[in-house]
Amino acid sequence: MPSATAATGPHVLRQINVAAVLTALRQAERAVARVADLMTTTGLSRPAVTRALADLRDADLVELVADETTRIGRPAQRARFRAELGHVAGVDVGPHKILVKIADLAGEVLTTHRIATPPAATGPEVFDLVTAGLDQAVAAAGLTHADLWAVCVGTPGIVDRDHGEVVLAPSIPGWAGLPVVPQLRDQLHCPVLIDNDVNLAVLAERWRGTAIGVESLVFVQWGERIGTGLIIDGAPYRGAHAAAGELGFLDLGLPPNDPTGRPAANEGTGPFERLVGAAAIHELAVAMTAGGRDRDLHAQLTAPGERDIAPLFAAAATGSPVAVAVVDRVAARFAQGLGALILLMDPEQVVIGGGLSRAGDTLLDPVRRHLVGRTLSSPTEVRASTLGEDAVVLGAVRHALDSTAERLTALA
Amino acid sequence: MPSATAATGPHVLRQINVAAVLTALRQAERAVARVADLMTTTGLSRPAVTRALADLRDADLVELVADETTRIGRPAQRARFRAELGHVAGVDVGPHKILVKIADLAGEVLTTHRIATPPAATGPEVFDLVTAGLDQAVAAAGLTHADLWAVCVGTPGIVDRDHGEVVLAPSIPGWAGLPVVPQLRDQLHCPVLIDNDVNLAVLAERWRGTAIGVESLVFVQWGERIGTGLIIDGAPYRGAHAAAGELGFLDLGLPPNDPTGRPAANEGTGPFERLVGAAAIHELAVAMTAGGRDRDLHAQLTAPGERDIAPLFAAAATGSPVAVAVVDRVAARFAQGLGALILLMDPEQVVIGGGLSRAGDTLLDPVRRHLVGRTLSSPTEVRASTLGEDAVVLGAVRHALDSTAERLTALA
DNA sequence: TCGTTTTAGTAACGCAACGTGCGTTACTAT
DNA sequence: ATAGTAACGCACGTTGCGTTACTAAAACGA
Repeated sequence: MPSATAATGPHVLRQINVAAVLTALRQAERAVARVADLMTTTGLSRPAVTRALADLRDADLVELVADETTRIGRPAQRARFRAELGHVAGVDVGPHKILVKIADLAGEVLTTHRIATPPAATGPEVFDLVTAGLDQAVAAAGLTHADLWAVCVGTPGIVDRDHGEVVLAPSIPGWAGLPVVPQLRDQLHCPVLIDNDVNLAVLAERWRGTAIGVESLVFVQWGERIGTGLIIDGAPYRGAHAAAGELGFLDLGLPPNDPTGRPAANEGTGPFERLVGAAAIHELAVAMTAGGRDRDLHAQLTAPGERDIAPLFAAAATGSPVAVAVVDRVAARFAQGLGALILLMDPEQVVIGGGLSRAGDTLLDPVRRHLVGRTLSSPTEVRASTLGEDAVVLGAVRHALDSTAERLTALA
Repeated sequence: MPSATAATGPHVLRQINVAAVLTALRQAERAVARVADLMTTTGLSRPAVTRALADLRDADLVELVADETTRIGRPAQRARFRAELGHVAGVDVGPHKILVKIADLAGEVLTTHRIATPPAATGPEVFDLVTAGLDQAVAAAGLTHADLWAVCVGTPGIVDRDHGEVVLAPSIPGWAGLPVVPQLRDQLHCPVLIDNDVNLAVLAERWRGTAIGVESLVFVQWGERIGTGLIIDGAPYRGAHAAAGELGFLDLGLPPNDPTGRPAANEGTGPFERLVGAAAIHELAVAMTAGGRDRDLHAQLTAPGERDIAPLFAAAATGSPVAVAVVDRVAARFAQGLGALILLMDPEQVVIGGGLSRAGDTLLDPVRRHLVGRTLSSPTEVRASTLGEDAVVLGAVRHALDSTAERLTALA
């Protein structure tokens, strides 16, 4: 096998230039461009661009459309990338829901399908819901399985991307060890990818979120669990053992500030999650509002069957002193962990996602304040995710799209 | 400017293939290869390889040597990369010494020059020592300034690589703000690079140290100061603000376990350095050996003018209970910070350098023990650096070599 | 000593892809 | 109707690759 890649003939030039023209075309406005535009963006001559476009047209990747813009001179033919030639699916398998999105090769989302997972659904049941969701989403888009070029599944837990299954998934019983990728591949007959949900969410934030084009980025999922996805120098980084960014397991050696000797919420949680996860925040809020210090909020937080902490942030937003104090303590704890992450990674930007990000600046402003002095250089920007629950499934779509690049160049 | 890189003519093929042949030749054993060898490694035909070699010979990058291996058939001519065509210099500007190494384009070190920095030398004086060291090293190699293709300077502190100067260097007074790169470039008339010392050391460990070829790597400099250099997916990562891996400033929120309310040793040190830096270890050892618990060691540590902690590890190696206890507490503290780094970065391997690495397994075995349970997956390998004080200067050589790649391809 | 074998180098040919230059086409404006 | 403009497309020359055929140089064996 050649160690240094060499060009073994003029056909290599064609490959390079066809790929260059296709890339330029896909990056153009609405994936439509005139020959003259492609000449300038690629630096190629007119015959070269025309030849490349002819190849792409033969492969059905490109079609010619008339130019409507009435200007002077002979109207230009415009080449359009046929994004409808193939489609990809992104799937977010969460503990409570399954989200499926179908997009074309331009990344345009055609359909979205949402399935609420029944409580205590087992792994095989979840898998059946995934396939059902895919079927319905594909059908709703007017497509068949054969139109899918790639599918990417995002799931919590630790993922074995080589074997295509989940190694550890505490939040979905029986999901770990299921051969998700092989089974899906057999059903769909297309490449199937699997990745950790947070690793995909960070891709989405860089693609269509609040960190577009950022070169080094940290996405922190802040909810019951705490995890992070990393993008370093433009590429996702998962670590040597697919365990990079496990902020939830950071042990700051902090004394548990609340008096109740709280047991580990459930198996497999880490120290930092037990300190500032949603459950810990709820407990802290209940404890700090007890004794009549804030009867209203205490009542809301301890209502039967109620574990939601939204009332806490609502109260803090209106200035309730106790709620503000709770939020401030939560922010201080969180900033200690996030500060360590920023100190070691030095990202260009941090995006906070997950349930806690709904609190917005009510929570993030104190976090930013407590970060001051913890990071070395100029303050790193901390933003709330704007993608909401779509982050993971959009990242899955993006990852699936990326995987189709080689199939595209192979066609032409 | 072209957004997608295209091939604008057959000459691009030549460029590709000349570069491929040169790369294959440089990667070959002793940078010597027969045409047949290059054919197999590049996948090119014999005439193509011959043409590429002719170009390289015209550019004086390659010469032909006779084949000594007596085998049947017509003896092959062998192409040899003329590593002596150019040279690079690496410089390590430390607080106590300046190291200069001159190497040829194959990375073979020709000369090494060492200058002890006078105590309290100012920035300009240090700069003069650097130029003097470069002059002498170049002369000792039988070269002139014109033979230098690139120079890389490694220095502690935070480095502004764009402006080519040090922003913050607490250990060398007056060194920060000096226009090191512009001045050196004017004197030497060649590209001059500057980088943080630890960022360079990690390059050396991957090149000629104990982590050859490792794709994701953390190098921890453990001495008076504590800093890290990161390699992620094969490329050095410095962070968005050139502040990645600042482990020394990690604040674990640990209570200062020693009774003495120790003041900050000097300006600009971080919490973790104040906890397990060499000075902190010395103080801890003095405190824990006091009160007659280990008179011999206490006397060695408190000898007039003595701040060295080597006796501590010597005593621990021979099994002195108090010394072992001190080392164990140091290791526990250090493992907490290193564990955080491993948890967040998930590197393939960790290399410990700096003065403390001289303690070897006496210190690292306890560190490994205390790391168990702090990292999520299988235990990450922790090794002591084998490069000693050469790590930074070797990394500077490697970085300078890397920067010559484009000049090489431009020549051919 | 000389032919045979084996491997290396080189020249000639055909093919493919590039850029350049120029004629052609199609539409607008006067 | 005619001039002007902008895009299209073909012919040409150049370059570089692979293939093929031939020559050159050394070791081995008769």
